[in-house]
Amino acid sequence: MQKVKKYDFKAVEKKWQDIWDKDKPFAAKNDLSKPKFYALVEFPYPSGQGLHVGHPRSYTALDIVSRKRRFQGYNVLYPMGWDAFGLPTENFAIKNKMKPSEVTKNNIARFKKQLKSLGLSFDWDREINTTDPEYYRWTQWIFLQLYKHGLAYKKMTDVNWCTSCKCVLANEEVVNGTCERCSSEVIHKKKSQWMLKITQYAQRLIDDLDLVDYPERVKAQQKNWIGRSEGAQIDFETNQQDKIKVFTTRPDTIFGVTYMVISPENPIIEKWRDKISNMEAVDEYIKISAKKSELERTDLAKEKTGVKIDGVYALNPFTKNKIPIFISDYVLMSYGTGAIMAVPAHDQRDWEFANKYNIEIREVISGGDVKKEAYTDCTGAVMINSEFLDGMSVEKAKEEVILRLEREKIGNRKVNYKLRDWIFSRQRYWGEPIPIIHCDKCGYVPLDESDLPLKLPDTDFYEPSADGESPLSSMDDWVNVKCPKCGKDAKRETDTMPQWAGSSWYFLRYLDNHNDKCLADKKLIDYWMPVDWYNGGMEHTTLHLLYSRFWYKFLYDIGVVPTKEPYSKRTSHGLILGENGEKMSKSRGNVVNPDDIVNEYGADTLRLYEMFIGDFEKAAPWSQEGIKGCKRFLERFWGLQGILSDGDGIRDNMSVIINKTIKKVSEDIENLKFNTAIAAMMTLINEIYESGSVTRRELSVFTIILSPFAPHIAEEVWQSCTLGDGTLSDEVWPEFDEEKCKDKVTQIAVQINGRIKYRLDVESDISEERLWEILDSDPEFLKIIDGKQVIKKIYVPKKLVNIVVRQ
RNA sequence: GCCGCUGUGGCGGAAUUGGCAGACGCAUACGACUCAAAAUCGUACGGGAAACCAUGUGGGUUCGACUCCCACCAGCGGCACCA
Repeated sequence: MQKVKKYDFKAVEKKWQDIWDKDKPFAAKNDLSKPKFYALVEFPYPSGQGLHVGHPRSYTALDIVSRKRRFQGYNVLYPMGWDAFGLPTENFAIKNKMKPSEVTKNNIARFKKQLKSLGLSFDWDREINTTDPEYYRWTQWIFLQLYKHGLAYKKMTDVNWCTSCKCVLANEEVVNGTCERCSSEVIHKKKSQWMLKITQYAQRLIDDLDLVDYPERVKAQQKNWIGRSEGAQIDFETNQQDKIKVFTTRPDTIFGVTYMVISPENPIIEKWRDKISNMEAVDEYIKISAKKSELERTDLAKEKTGVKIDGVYALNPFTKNKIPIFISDYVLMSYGTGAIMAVPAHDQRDWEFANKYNIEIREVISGGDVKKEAYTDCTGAVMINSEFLDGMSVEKAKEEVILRLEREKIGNRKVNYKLRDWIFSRQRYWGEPIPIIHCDKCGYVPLDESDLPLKLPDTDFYEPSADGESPLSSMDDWVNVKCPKCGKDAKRETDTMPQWAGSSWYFLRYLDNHNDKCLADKKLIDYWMPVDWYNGGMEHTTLHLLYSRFWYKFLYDIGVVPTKEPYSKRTSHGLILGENGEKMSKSRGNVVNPDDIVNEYGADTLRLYEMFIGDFEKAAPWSQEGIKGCKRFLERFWGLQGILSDGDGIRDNMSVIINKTIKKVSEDIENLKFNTAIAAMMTLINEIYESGSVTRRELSVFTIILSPFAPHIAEEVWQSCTLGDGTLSDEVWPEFDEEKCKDKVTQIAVQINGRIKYRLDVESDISEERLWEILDSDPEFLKIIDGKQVIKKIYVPKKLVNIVVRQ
């Protein structure tokens, strides 16, 4: 037994972090002949709070995968950077009277120091920063390409306006009628905004989910958000010699239409102004709904309101019956056509509205009781009161109506999506300037690509203005320019891009982060893309993940990238909660600072604990006690140096457990089951101590498979015991032998009618015949079945026997 | 309302294809070491004296169900007047 010096984790971790900094063993090589592996984690927003214990859960997981891949001979790219534009930094800067650029610089320095203290194997030479002009030059370049391809356009539109941030929000940023960032009230405002046509990619964003390996819940959530529905668009003529277009998923119910509803924002009302005899009441209603907040308008519990429009009516396209028209805010201008055909007999909302306003309820599908409630679930039911549809099933009737509509040119088959175009401008300072010039004569003129980057002007006055204009608009020197086309006086666009712009393509810049000719060299893109494994949070499913898939598809269409999808595999980590099981937050006072843990227990213990804490994909509460178990395990691993024997090779009695552990750890890492991989290594160490010693070869295998989880201690043990000829990173991942994973003796459970009576040790490779022979001469077995009639005998190899008896 | 997920000891969590429920760790108790404590090591640890009972509840399929089916209950996440 040798005496072992104390495990001084601080010295060990400092030593190896310095070596890694100097020698850069984790640098990805642009050697295109080697098999590549691109591991990606969502780059952090460098906030003022510093790193959260949630960050290392994701980073450590892919660090483990990356380190394992390097042992397996892959050229691994595992990069890190900063998603640094955005409101929190700007707000912090305002509060503390600093410049956002300064705040960003400080925060990045702090984050970087914290990340380095965790021993993550990032290739720091490829670090990127979305606020660096050399980076956002290419964000602007992509915007210009979108503009040139008609996918970026400016439009007067109804926008979500955060009253506190004094800024426009995308639909994705509005949560329950409030601002995702600050939870303040969101109101509607008409504003001219830059928009990106993500809707043009709606179908491809759904279809191509088939090409990628994402968790089902992520795919489902994206599909849900895009919200595809199939139906028909139908024209209803009015007595004003015009038409109301409606979208419906139930064209089969067209004979049941007894009224129509148009949204208060629908511009057709203006056209009818002179013909509407109760225009005052209508105007009043429009005024009231415009004042309502998003929250009030979408409150499902409230009773539906509306006003009948007198003097204008529509005609059923088939029966030519007159149909009254209402205006009501339960119809949204932003979905479909802003008008609906109402079928109270077969739609619950219409049913409620019809009852309130005494409108006829005409049943066209038999099977329900439309006096009591709307009959909506009509699968297989039969049409009635519907002329040429009578007697058909609902499914058949849908098809038939669409064919008829198309033949008579009064409608057509139509697919609608809930997804809206992406509102892309923000009235704030700390973002990428939009590289467009407004010229009275030439309209919107894009900046020449050679003039990029369009730098964000340095200023001390960047607070949002009360009138809702971007702070940039007051900077005359910057705003006033000559039109690149005609040379006359013109103005720059003063809105900036949203926080999500820089992150929509960042994974491409890592491939070639200093390139000043293009966003990245084509050869490198072709080699490294797609990302092999991308881990991130569920909260980005309908934001960053969707946006970046959209941009990437566009870049595919213009020949910049070689594949349809950016990420071949996506996984999602669960949140780390506070000790009380609630989400960690300052206000709840349950925040754990990773620095404190690194200080008290070391980075290796923190890494190990974060991986051991529970199912990687599920939320797990932090436990200050639980972390001790991981520390103890590492201490025991360190202690193995004290029982290192002179023998070499793997001892016979250790062969099975070692092969099993290699297998378990290898497979579990691939399946995100880090917790059970660690449990297997704990079992191994228990068995080693039980055996009294460890051989050099056994320790070297153990050290290699532990090293992705706890790299510092592994390097140190490797070096101080000289476990191999070279350094740990020269080693290859150990193979396991499937044959050697099998125990020589197996315990067979003996069951009677499915209940265990006793257990029997036999050789693992025993034949079924031999087993029954043993049992038939086993007094214990005979005693149990004595006097009972054996009906059936079941044998499950290496597991159990079950005897079915009648009493 | 729609979509997705979860429910196992005091706690975090294990359990290949339907085949020995509770691996591994934490906490706890007792013991060893120590003048003592901490650390460390050892033993026990779902309930029950036992037969047995136990994986949210109630049914079902099966020789056998944490696992499959049906109906509930509870909780979490997303969407939501989407026509």
